[in-house]
Amino acid sequence: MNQPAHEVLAAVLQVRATSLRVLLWQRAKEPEAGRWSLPGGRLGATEDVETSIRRQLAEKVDVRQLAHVEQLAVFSAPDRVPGPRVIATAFLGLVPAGLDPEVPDDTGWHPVDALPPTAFDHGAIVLRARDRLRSKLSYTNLGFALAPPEFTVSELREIYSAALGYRVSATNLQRVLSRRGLLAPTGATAAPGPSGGRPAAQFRFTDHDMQVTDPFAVLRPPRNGQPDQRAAKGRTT
Amino acid sequence: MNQPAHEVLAAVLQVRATSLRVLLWQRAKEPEAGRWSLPGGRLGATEDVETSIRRQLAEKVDVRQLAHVEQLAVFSAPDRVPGPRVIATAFLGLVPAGLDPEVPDDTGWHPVDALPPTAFDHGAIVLRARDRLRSKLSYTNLGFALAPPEFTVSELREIYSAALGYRVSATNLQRVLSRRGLLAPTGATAAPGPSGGRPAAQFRFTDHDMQVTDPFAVLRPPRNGQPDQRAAKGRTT
DNA sequence: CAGGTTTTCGCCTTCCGGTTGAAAACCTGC
DNA sequence: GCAGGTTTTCAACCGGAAGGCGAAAACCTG
Repeated sequence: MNQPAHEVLAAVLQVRATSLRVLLWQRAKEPEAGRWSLPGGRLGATEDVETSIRRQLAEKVDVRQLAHVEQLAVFSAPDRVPGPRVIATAFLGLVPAGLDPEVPDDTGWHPVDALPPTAFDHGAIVLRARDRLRSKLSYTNLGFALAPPEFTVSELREIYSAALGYRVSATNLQRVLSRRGLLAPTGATAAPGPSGGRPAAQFRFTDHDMQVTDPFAVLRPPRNGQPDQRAAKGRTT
Repeated sequence: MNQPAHEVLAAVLQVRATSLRVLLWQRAKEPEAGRWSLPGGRLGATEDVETSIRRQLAEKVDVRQLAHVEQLAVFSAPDRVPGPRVIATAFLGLVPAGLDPEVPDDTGWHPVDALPPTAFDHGAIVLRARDRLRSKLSYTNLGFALAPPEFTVSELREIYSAALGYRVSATNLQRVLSRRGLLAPTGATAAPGPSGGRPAAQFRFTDHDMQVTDPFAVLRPPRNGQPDQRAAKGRTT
């Protein structure tokens, strides 16, 4: 029985120049010559998919600048690429704003909302990655992976706005993140812009190990062990 | 180059007898004879992973009773099964409470919090499925896939309690779901229990197409199109 | 110093989820 | 039929979270 080949692909996202962008490289050869595709490649014989994608990304971008990598989905349509079948495990990668990794000549950052012609199903993968990021920004602390080590509230606001696709309030953003205990002032202040203005305080994310926290549960467990259901037999009070 | 084989597996969850359970079958032959494993099998040459898992599940359980199927994750450790390498795409499947599908003799429902000895990495997959379900119950309307077509608030409370692993308040559950516009009374009432009590009103989930709605965003877009940043002057970037 | 700009902060309002208690609607036993 | 028990439902309250607004703070340049 002939087994399908397996590849790993990553949609590496970063906020740069006020827009959310994805790392793509331009294909020089057929198939799909000239079109843009995601970094990745064949899965090695002794590595799992996560190890593989990190190894392959290292060829395009400094892995140490990847603040977050997570599985996105499997793309397995039998005809998703011409020729012999290839199944792809897609990843979402995040690079903090401000960093500008060295990339090969054929590689560049493209706005996810205005993609160039993409190869195969890579365009769909990018959109899935974008949607996943937008969802998770709301109910996790994934924002740390998009932000530089230190930032002002205004900078963070721009990052969130670019990633979410709508303007968010700086006031609100600061309050929400502070209340969750994610934001800590460093004490330093940023220099005001050329047109003046009050110097902004610098912040950093508290979570030093930079783990994604659990999403916020909406239906929480009751405070007192025993909720509702007053009719529990043998009321011992 | 020898390619790894690819299999699909599903953790099919259902609330039955007040506990969250998963569908497992007992292996008759080596390897791992006697241990319990997830339904699934090799990916066919002309099907994508979702088609494949639905086909393979049909052998164990009536697919029409599966209210929800979604990709969970790829498990790809090189040695996750003995012998030639096999990569697994795992799925989460949900069966509404109350249904009792026909299953083969070697197959049964086991509490996810007290699993029997499991084969390979299937135990870990079940736990991942459980965690995914618990997360999504909070911030999506995934609950519809666990509930029968009609139900009382008490019944729904039991389902949520079993799935989440802690008791939830019926009052609260009803209000939260109602406020999101997910609950609609059918007008009918259920017969009271043997010990009497007020007859409970029947409800159903409104979402007839049974789609998982977007998660509840926390950082919402501003109400009036133009938020904060009153000083947004000629920013040319 | 006046006027412009940007950040920060406090206050207010709204909304949501959690809690509680009481009322409603049924049962059984006397 | 009525008393007492059981279950569901609902209204009211509370605290906390998030959005909106404007004033104050802190800087710039002319």
